[in-house]
Amino acid sequence: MSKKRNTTLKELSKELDLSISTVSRALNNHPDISQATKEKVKILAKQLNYAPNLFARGFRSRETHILGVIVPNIAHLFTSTILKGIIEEAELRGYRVIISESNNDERKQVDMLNTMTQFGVDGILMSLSRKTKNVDEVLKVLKRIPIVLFDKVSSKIPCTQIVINEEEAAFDAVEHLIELGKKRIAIIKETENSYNSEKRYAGYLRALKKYGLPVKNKIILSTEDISIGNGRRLTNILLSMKKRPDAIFAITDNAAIGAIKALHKFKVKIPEEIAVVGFSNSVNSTIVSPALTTVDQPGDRIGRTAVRFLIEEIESPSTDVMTKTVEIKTSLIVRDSSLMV
Amino acid sequence: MSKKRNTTLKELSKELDLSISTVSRALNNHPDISQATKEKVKILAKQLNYAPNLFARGFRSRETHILGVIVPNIAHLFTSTILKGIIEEAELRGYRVIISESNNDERKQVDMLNTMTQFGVDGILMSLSRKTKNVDEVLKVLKRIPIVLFDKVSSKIPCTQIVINEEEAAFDAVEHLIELGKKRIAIIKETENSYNSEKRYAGYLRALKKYGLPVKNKIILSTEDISIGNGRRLTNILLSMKKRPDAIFAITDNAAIGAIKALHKFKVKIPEEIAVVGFSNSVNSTIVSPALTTVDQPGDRIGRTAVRFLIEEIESPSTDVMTKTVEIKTSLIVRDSSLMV
DNA sequence: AAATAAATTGCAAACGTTTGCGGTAACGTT
DNA sequence: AACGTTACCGCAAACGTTTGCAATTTATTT
Repeated sequence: MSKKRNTTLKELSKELDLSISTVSRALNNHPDISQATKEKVKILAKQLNYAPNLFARGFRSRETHILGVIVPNIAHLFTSTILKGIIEEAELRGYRVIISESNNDERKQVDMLNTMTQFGVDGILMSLSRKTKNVDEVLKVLKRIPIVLFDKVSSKIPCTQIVINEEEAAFDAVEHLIELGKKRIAIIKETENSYNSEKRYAGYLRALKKYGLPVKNKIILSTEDISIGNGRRLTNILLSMKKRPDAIFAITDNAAIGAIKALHKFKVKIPEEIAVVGFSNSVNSTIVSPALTTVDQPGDRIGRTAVRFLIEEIESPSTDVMTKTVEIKTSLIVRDSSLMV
Repeated sequence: MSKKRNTTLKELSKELDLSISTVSRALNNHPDISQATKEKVKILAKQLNYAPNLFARGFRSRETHILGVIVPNIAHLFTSTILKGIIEEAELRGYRVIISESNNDERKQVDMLNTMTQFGVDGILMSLSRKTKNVDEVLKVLKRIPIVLFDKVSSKIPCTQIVINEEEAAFDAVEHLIELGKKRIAIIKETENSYNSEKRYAGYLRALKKYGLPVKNKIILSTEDISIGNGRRLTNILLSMKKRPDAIFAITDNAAIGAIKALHKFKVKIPEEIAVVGFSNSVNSTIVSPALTTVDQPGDRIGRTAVRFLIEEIESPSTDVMTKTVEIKTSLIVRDSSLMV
């Protein structure tokens, strides 16, 4: 499987009786080179199937045109949708992408960060692993190359951050329930103060406040791991109360689906007795019955804008690092779980 | 954002008053170097945070330790699970991974193939885009660097191919239905003769044959695009027949879910009147009700073995290229959609 | 025609690493 | 004392590209 060598500038130059530098400049459209030679060179290059050795180039120019991406877990539809956006946008702009996982392990996260810089990536796109406590290492890397955070971000890291308008989206979702006539709206959120959970909770509170509804701590439930099972479990608790809520806002589709399963089991009518709204617009939200009202997060848009900002920072001589938050608009998708006729 | 330079061999050598080559050899544990100097060098290297410039190294040695991966669509849970396996196994073995999408576009596929080789990847992992007609370009690349195919493969390309035991899995699924007492088993498959569809169909036929059941062409349905919608549509056709089937084997979870939705609408009892079995064990299969019996495909195992075989080919001087098919075992997961008590 | 300016092109260094080969010093052997 | 061995180390070339600067040719001006 001997790797055959590619055509090089030297070979082209020998063939054309030109210097290597002239050939190089001709291919790069340097103004110093006459139109005639440019043509000649390009034609032969095409004939011989010339392709620049990217390693030699990256080696010399100290630019690799590679972006590093670190996510907690790639095997997650929302994540892979973001990655799709990242890959497509990067390729569009002549960059390639190296992807790595942190598995929600903070140590692994800084490991990856370091190997990536060692590798010479031009910049890094990262979604923080859950419970990232110590950002010192990240800051150290940030001093050397640009980083853009997305989805799971942290205000402790001064760089541009791409998120969805969590707060507003949650507000919209709850407002939608209120407009339906619901007055006792429960929320299922995360115990851990993750950025996302906090913001969504804030949106929930703001909606209640705007419409003058009381905040009942009893129906504000939290769980460590926001899964289908726990959604189910917490909903059972809600159902056991003497005064049941008339709607559930789950911070996650999975939790919402768990809620629906629980309601189903106890033959509670959805949405008449209790309406349900989720967050994510995962595939499952259309599979479950009744179909789930949820917030659509445009994953590929997130990925694309993250790439745009990163490349911007890479290519422009660059201003100082500073926190800049970019919000991607979401939209509420109303389905049967909150559709009153 | 000026990229600060890393420490180089030269700097180490100057500091230690040794030659660059000695330092290099010391770090690489060359036998020519005394234990004492090795120690000295390594200590200073650690102190100064030395990390070899991978581009310079790759440039010189013509080995990049990068694997290229091409898949039709990353935003697909099964695919991203495979990728997870690929990334993890590759990192374990000191390789990095560049991922790219073909979007089921044959032209894009060869484009990616070419940029990847130009980029200098050591090998390529690929899942073929649907309807790959012309494999000439792939063969051309195969002459230069090793390729390993997975999931969507083709016998026209002489290389190692990692697949699941499609035929056997399908056989097991249908056998399971037969053991349930079902005698008139419909199948929903793809029109296009994809490798996967063909094999699963073959398994279906073999099971019928083994148990002496007749093959009824009427209840062998095909569709171009095997989606939820089409699963629904074809099931409607099955329901309109004077002699309905008593089970449906859908080649895909999505099609099976469509089938369940259709059956639900017409109040057909699952599995008593008609049982349903899918293929993939997607998340949805547990969300839909009744929960779907399906074939579990261990995505990360596929990814991991693909990487193992590829690296094997890269690092061993290599024998000739030839077709070698490796089958990963699946297992049938029985759920309510085929659970008769 | 000479001098100057403009348009092209070539030279050579540099990027950081690996490696074949030659060199030195110390040691053991006759 | 002369030689051969061994252990350790340095020189320098090479990988393919880009680029500042010098060199050459051509065109323009006086």
